[in-house]
Order: sequence, then C-alpha cells, then structure tokens
Amino acid sequence: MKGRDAEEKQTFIADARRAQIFEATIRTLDEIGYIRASMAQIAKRAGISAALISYHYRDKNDLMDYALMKLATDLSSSVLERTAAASGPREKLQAYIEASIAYQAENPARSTALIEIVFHARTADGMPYYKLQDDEDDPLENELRRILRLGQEQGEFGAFDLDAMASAIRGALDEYGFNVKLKARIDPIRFSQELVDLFSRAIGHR
Amino acid sequence: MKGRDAEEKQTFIADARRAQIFEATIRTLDEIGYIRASMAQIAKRAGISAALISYHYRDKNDLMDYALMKLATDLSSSVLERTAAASGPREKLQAYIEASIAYQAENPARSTALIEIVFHARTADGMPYYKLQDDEDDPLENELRRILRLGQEQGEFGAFDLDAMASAIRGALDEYGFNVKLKARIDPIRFSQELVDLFSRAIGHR
DNA sequence: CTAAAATCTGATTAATCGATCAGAATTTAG
DNA sequence: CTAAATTCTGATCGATTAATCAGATTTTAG
Repeated sequence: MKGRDAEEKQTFIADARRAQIFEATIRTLDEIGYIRASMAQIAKRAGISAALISYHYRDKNDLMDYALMKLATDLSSSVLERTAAASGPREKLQAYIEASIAYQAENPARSTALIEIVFHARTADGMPYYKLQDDEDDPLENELRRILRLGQEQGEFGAFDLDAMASAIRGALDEYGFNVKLKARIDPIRFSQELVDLFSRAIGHR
Repeated sequence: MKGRDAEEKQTFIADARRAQIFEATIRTLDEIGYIRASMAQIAKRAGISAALISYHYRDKNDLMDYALMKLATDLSSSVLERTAAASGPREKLQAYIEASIAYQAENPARSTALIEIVFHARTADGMPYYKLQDDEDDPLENELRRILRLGQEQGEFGAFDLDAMASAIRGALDEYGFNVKLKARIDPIRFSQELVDLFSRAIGHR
C-alpha cells in the first residue's frame, strides 16, 4: 500500500490497479488538462472511487511524479533505442530527430500529458518543473549533446556552439508538440526530414 | 465598471486601478504561478481587497485574457519595431532574433507570466491556449514568415521549407524562456549571436 | 454645498478540492 | 474452511476557491 519505492514488491492487483490509474491520469490530463484533473475526474475515467487512488498513491503529487517519470522514461527509451541503432554522428542525429517527432505523432495523448505535468506541477517549495535545472541527468538532453560533441571531435561536424545548437534542436522538436497549426500543415515524416536537412546545414561539413 | 471593450471610456481611477491590478497579476504569476494565483493572492500584492478585482474585471478569465493580450501586444511591439528598423531580409531576421531574446532577458517576470497564462488558461469549452490555432493573426509569427518569404523571393536565402524553418526558429527562441539551465550557461547576447549564425547557415546563400 | 455616481470593503455563499476514516468486500494463506 | 491481509467504497472533514451583495466611503457634477 502507498507503494512508490521501486524495490517494494507489489501484488498483481496493486500493480494492475496502479497501471490502470496511470492510464486514466494520462487520459484525464489529455482531455481536460492538469488544472481540472481532480482525483474525482481521474477516478471517473478509471471507473473506481476517488479514495482508491489515495490508497495506491500517497497523494496527488506522488501520482503526478510517478506519471511524469514514467512518461519521460518511455519517451527516452524510444528515442535512445533508435539512436543507438544508428552508426555515425550524422546518422545518430537523424535518428534522434526522427524518433522524437515520431513518438509525438504516435503518442499524442502521452505527449500532451507530459506537457501538462511539466508546465503545471511544482515542487513543495513552489518551483515549477519547467524551470527546474536538476535535470543534469536528462537522458535525452545528454544524448543529444553527446552526439553533437562526438561529431565535432570526429571532424564530421563543423564549428558551432554546443549549448546553442542543442537547445535550438530541442526547441524545434518540442515546438511540434505545442503547435497544433504546425501539425496540421506538415505531417511528422516530412517535418522531421525538413529538420534533418535544416540542421544538417546548420551543423556544417556536408 | 466591468470594462473590457476597447471603446468604453474609463475614468482616470478605473484606468489606474486596472493597470495596478495587471501589474500585480504579472508579479503573482511570476512568483507563485497560475495555479496558486488566486484573486486573494493578486489582491494582496496589489494592496486592495479581492472584491475590487471583480469590480474592475468581469471575472478571472477576463483578467487573464486581458493580461495575455497586453503581454503579447507589448512583446510584439518591441520585436516588430526593431525588425522594421532593419533593411534587408538577413538583417531583419537578425533583428528579429536579437529583439526576441533581448525582450526575454530584459523582462523575465513578463516572460514567465506569459508562459504561465498560455500553458494554463483555457477557453470556456476547455481548449488550452497553447493548442489554439486561432492565432492566424499572431503578428510575431506572421512577421517571421514574411521575412523568410521575402528573403527567398529576393534570392537572398536558399531553398528551405518555410513552415519548418519558421517553427524551428520560434522553437529555439522560446526555448530560452523555458530553459533556466540554458540561461545560466549562455548570456542573451551571445545566445542570440549563436542563433543568428546557426540559422544563417540553415537558411543558406551566404 | 449637495446629490448622484463611482469606487471600495468585509462578510457571505455555494462549489470543489485533497485527504481521511470506518467498515464492507474480496483475496490470500495455512 | 477460516482467519488474516488486502483491496475498495461511501461518507465526511476542513480548506480554498471565485463570485456576489449590502452598505460604507470617496469622487464627481452642478
């Protein structure tokens, strides 16, 4: 009960219930947003009583933290798998861009839920997650910087500022998650192709 | 009273009070975020009673809509002024990037407040502002597209997809507002210089 | 100066929130 | 089969919210 630590053994029922509550949380965040995502709304979508959520999660923060961690981990795994399968720096960067956009296109509800949590949830002392800089171990950010650094060291990429290039790429990728009009104008495959071409020129050394 | 339409004449007191409430709203959003920004919190920072806000604004939505419009208008004016002062497409793009980053650096509280409203406020039927595509007349978006189109028509820029390039630039600029770690690593002047160089290569036709 | 209009406050209302609790229902263990 | 442990619900609690209202105060107009 109230499980949250990874090492705690869970029963089958508790595991299934927690997963069901997680899915209902994603759906609720996608449909009505963080502010209106009350325990009652999540419980309604899960088909259970609101009190049961409090039984399986310590409190609402615990639930949202778990959801954020799971969403971020799944996204990272999907992208990192595909970059690992590519060989050179340029191919890895292409895989990184394509996988990031593809994940957003294939999991719109999860992408929206992730945005909702990141921009709404705050630490106990009021610091918003989107302003948090403790993500020194954000795997996605680290992998992008690693690829860019590798490409420069191998002489495959030209000269550019790593911080600026990394944030420009991240910003462009995230933009596809926010901008509905953009999604309507360009399908994900073409958009990722355009980004690959665009940043290929920005990186230099054809 | 309850004024919101532009054509309504306001008394000096009402105008000053509305401005004072607007400033308190910005400060509240910056300090504690949208979710905790209750009427009582805003009133406390303005040094007035909470009921007085309801007297000068129809409801909380009216207040937030007004704040969003004013913040967006001020930002647009600042950027558009500096792009208008530049001559060619390449110079206009540079001015656009520099002005966007400079505004964020010079008005951190306003930038944060703008983000808070855009990612929290929703229309009556629940559509979040950040997903809204009715900004067909977003002056900043339009100006950027106009510059890029002009540069291509004049042969000053190379071949690229306008939608992808515009959103990549917008994403990179917005990233500086979100990413605290980025702000700590690069000062705004150097970051805008790097972005100018970076996108200059992406656009082509040195 | 005086009456009307505008401005402002404290109190109050109804709704919604997260969380807790006692106890019912179900599952597990021996 | 039986007792213990787990799972689950409905009721309820105190806190917080946006909004309203009567009436006090201040400003404006003549």
